[in-house]
Amino acid sequence: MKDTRTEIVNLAEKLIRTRGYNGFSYKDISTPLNIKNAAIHYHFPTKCDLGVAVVNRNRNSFAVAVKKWSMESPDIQLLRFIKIYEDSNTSNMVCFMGAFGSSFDSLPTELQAVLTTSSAEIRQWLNQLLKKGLDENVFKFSGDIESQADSIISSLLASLILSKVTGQNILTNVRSVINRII
Amino acid sequence: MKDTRTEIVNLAEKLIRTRGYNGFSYKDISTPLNIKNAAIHYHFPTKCDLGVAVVNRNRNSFAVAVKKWSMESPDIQLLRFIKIYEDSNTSNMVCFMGAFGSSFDSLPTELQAVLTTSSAEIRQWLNQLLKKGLDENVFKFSGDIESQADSIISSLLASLILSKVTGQNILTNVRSVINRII
DNA sequence: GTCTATACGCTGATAGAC
DNA sequence: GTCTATCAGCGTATAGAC
Repeated sequence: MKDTRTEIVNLAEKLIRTRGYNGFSYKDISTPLNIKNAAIHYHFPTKCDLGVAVVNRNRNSFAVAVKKWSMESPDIQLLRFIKIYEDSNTSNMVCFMGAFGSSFDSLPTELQAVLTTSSAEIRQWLNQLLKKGLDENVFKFSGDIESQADSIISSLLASLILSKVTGQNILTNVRSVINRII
Repeated sequence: MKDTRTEIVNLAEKLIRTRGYNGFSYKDISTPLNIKNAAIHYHFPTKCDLGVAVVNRNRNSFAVAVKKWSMESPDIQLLRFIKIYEDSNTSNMVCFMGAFGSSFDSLPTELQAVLTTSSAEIRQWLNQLLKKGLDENVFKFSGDIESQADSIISSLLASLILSKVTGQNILTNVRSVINRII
């Protein structure tokens, strides 16, 4: 028996990552969970608070995972990172950055801020990983690290979106990007 | 003096590509244009019709542009394609595919269908361009054409979204993807 | 073509009982 | 914590006058 708060965030995340932040309402959460809208407002006073909670849980999960991987080889870590997106693809969801990002200008300032912070954290981690991989001769690529990192993140983020639009699995092509550097 | 219909589509496109399909209302169009909501409904009976009009105008513009470029060298055509996204970035907009795609499950079926068709058209054009470039020894890359095409589209689409979230110009990194094949 | 007027369900949100 | 009750405003959409 999970607690209500967690179930709300679970469903909110799923809704956000399939329908977008502006594409769901409190009813879409309260009805399936057999609770009332007021119960959601008890846990999350505003919709913005709920959105921030979804982002922060992702930030925390990522931080925990990354720490757990930290002793592994850079190429293994990179594959684990990609695995996150593969799992998202399997469950027909885009990543939370893509979900929020494409309607960025419509979001509350507080939500925008936490998204910007989160993107910086992910990019910083990948930058450091690529640098480590280069130093250890596990990765091989020319050009600067930042471009390579953004290229990888872009491929992953966009593949999830394009998989929805095209109806095909686009993520498989990311492998070719990775194979070029490993 | 432009006609109202065109001005409606212009503003709708801008709103969709900054706030998402579910992030704007008729009021966001009628107020700036100094018309009433009913006037919008005269031109576009439903919001879905308006969304479809935006997509179809993009499809048409693309088809016209591509035809105009058709006699040019593949590398020039590729740079012109990228220029479209650079212009989007300058005006702080994501591409229409990214804008609609990340909230795909919330869209009316008709809108989903035209988006899927549009994505197929763009991918097909780029596939043919890459093939032509390979044959003419203008492009050099290993791996299959489809993966390379999707990789380019992904980089462009995601760069626009990440530019919004990070507050930085991510699109510059696409150059490194292109430089690898030209 | 554009207007006024109107419909009406839904939206996020609050107050107060239990 | 969750409920009932209630809210004002907004959402898309329609009918009919001009």
